[in-house]
Amino acid sequence: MAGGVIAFALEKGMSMSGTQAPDKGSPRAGWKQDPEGVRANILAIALEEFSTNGLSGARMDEIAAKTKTSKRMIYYYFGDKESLYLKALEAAYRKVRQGEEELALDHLPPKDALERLVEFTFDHHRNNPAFIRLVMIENIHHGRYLEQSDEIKSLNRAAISKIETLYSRGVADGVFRMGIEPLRIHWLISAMSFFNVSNAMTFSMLFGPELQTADGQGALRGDVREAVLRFVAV
Amino acid sequence: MAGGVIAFALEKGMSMSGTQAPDKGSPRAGWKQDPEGVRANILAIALEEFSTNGLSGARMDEIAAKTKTSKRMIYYYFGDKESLYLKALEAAYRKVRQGEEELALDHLPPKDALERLVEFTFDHHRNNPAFIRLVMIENIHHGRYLEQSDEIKSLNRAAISKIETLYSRGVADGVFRMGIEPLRIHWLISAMSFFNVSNAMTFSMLFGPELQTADGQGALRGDVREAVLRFVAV
Amino acid sequence: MAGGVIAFALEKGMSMSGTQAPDKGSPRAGWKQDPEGVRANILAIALEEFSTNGLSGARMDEIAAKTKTSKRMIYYYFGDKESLYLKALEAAYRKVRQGEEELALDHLPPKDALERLVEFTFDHHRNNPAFIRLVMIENIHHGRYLEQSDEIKSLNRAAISKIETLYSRGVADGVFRMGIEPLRIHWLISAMSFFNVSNAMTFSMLFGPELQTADGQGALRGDVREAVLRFVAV
Amino acid sequence: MAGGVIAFALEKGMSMSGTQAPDKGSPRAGWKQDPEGVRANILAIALEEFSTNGLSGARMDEIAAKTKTSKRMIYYYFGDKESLYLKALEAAYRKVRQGEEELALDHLPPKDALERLVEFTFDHHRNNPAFIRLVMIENIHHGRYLEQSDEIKSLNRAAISKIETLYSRGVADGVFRMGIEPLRIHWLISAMSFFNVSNAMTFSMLFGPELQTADGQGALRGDVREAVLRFVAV
DNA sequence: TATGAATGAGGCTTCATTCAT
DNA sequence: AATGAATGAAGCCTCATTCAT
Repeated sequence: MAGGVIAFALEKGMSMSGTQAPDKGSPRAGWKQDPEGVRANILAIALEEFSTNGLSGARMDEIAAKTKTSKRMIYYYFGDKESLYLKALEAAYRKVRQGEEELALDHLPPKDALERLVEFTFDHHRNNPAFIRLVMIENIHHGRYLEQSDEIKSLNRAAISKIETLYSRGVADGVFRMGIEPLRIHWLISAMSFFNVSNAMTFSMLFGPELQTADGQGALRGDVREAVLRFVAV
Repeated sequence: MAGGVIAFALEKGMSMSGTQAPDKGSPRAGWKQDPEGVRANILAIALEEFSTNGLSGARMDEIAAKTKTSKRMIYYYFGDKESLYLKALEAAYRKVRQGEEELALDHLPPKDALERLVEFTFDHHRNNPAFIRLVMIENIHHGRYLEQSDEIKSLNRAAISKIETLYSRGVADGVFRMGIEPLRIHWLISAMSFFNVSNAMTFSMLFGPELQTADGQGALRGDVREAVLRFVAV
Repeated sequence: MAGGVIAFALEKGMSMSGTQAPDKGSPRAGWKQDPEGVRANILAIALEEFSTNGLSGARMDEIAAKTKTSKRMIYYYFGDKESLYLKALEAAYRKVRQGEEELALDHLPPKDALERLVEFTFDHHRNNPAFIRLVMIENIHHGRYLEQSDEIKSLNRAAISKIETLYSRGVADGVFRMGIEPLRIHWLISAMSFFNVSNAMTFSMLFGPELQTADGQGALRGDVREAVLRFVAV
Repeated sequence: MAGGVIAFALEKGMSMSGTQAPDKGSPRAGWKQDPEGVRANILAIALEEFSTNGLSGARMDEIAAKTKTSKRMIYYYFGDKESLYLKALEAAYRKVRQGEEELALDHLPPKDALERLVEFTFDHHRNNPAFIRLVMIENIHHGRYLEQSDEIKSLNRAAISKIETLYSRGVADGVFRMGIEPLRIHWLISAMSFFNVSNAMTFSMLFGPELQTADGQGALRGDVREAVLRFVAV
């Protein structure tokens, strides 16, 4: 699925309007369209719309209107609304996990590595609010669509092994206490990093916007790091 | 249908404040109308439906059908779908905060009190998934409805002062380190307790259901307590 | 129907909130309410609402809300919406014709009398836009309700005789040409005086607001007088 | 259903400008879809219904039923009831003004030209009662919709210049007195021609049907001509 | 591969009116 | 004479989806 990358390049509004006539030398010379590009464009818009409005809140008309193509094409490529949503969900996970893969921790001492992981996760969630929102939406729907995607499931199991390695090293070094399941460490980091984005609106409204300022976020980031490090400390 | 109010109140856990058992001896005995009961019934059903399906996902017809009254009466009492949602949201907050008020911490030593607060919050969230879901839904809607409710806002600001007192006592006693804003302690407890419920479905699907078992929840509950206590420790 | 006068006194917002306890000496002592006053109040509000919004555009709820009494009472007194509309229409005609009766022309020379009649009609229509609007509305409804009111019909036939007398005197004096039916003179005066009010909005929008200014109205008033006088001149 | 456009256009007097008879020889021969025809058909029916029942009185279901298409298509083409009403209003004005354009006056002597204009206007209004009714309805609505239509506004400003020219010629020839604004002449002619149609029902009911007979209308037509000519005479 | 037109089903809301006390 | 609660019918509009070319 080499097209996926292209899709996400498009996601943030990178226009393809500058793309010129297709490669005449290709076997498909003469075709004016670009199926993969159209798919990617639809997916990017759909992700944005579903993320903003939820599954039932999103409108096929609206998605189509923001697309470079027509409503009919969406059905042609994706079948129906729910399938489109599922594809958007998968795309979102794929993109996020892809970012995570870039994080190299093995060369760092365990505490530093954990620190780095926490901060990375915190920042990564913060920088991917659309993804966070889709996960919330998916939870609202009881994970019904995630359930159908084997692809996503396999993507995530890998995330745990990174912590597993890191934690083992820390225990071996005597800097981490024993007896904590790596999954629970992942849970802890995720909980705080996720909540920070998912509940930003209601939390701000109830308790003031101070934690959403640059300073506030800096403090929370430090808190999360501190909480996790203290949690695993001997 | 005398006693309808009570029935609904108990059935759905609605508060009975302000509603009295009908006086059988009064001249109004035998009344068929029961506005408060109808209102409460509608609200309870609406809360359930919005929580399950979201704002756009919920159906007025469905809500009406599950009600003891008609669709028309919902509009009579609540005006429109969004207002009903807002009232359901308010009811949910009211109910939850009301539960929190019952928690007395002042007679306990600071560490014990914090421990108790964490465990209570964890359990309380766990026991009120409908509320958690409504808050998620509200975040999906960018807090647009919460924003309109001064009632909810005032309810919550009070929640902070409880932590404020507790934390001050701990600092005075020398068992808590200085320099942490009480709001951030609240944030920490909330983040984990909320995430535990809100993301249960997706987390289970991605990493297995073990953390949702009784044992898993016990472990997480302990982790959250541990994380918070270590976080504030000197 | 002595109450009619009271009704119109109320029409322009004269509150009755100052009315104190009913006359204890009357045969109805002990009654708290004032049926005639309530009727009059309802009618005045209804007239305003129907005039502003039309028959189908007016809302019983709105009328009731602006009333000093409840919706139920409107039905109690007037039966249904259409009957209320009819009564409002009758009240409007009654009031307007009543104003016209005050105009005394017999002591003036024919030309002066006609001049006076024209100016009076022009001003009278201008000062009773609610009535004009009700007549428009009634025409939209093909006069279906007017048709049912014998009262109104009898009120109006009288209006013609005034012109008849005036015109005869003018012809006898040799200042008016012969052969014009008085009804057509009435028609002429009515047409311009009515249109001036009825079509004020659309005319202003299409051709500018200048004819609705004080100066513009002064000019039109002069034009109408001029047109009518020239029309009957020998 | 080829030819549908023509059918509707003739059936309801809609203009055919811009719609072409389908080319039977073209590759698209045999098409089942005819957007312009559907639009025109809806508009013609809507005009009729709004004119008969008013904006709030008209029923979308009723309009749809009388249409060759479905209720859904009305929303597809016009968005909502108010927009449909606005388009119907615009169509009515367009049609009427179009008729007026056919009137050539420049080759006639001023008095003859004015006579002709008056009679034409009188007849034209008489022959377009649906238009008159829509204007009445629009006035009931305080011109709220007319206000939104720049198209209508521009259509009408042109109507004045015709009188301007005519009046100037008459003044130059010494047959019309000086100092009358053309707009006020237009007002005078409009007032009587409009009232004749708009208030026909109530006037007949109050003062008898004689002015609505052929003879009565002939007399009124003469009166209006006479009134206008005398009004501008030196 | 692509598209504008079309649609049935169902959504939310409002209306004038009546009921029970 | 008076009232708040209740209601069936009908109103306007939107949705995801498919048709015909």
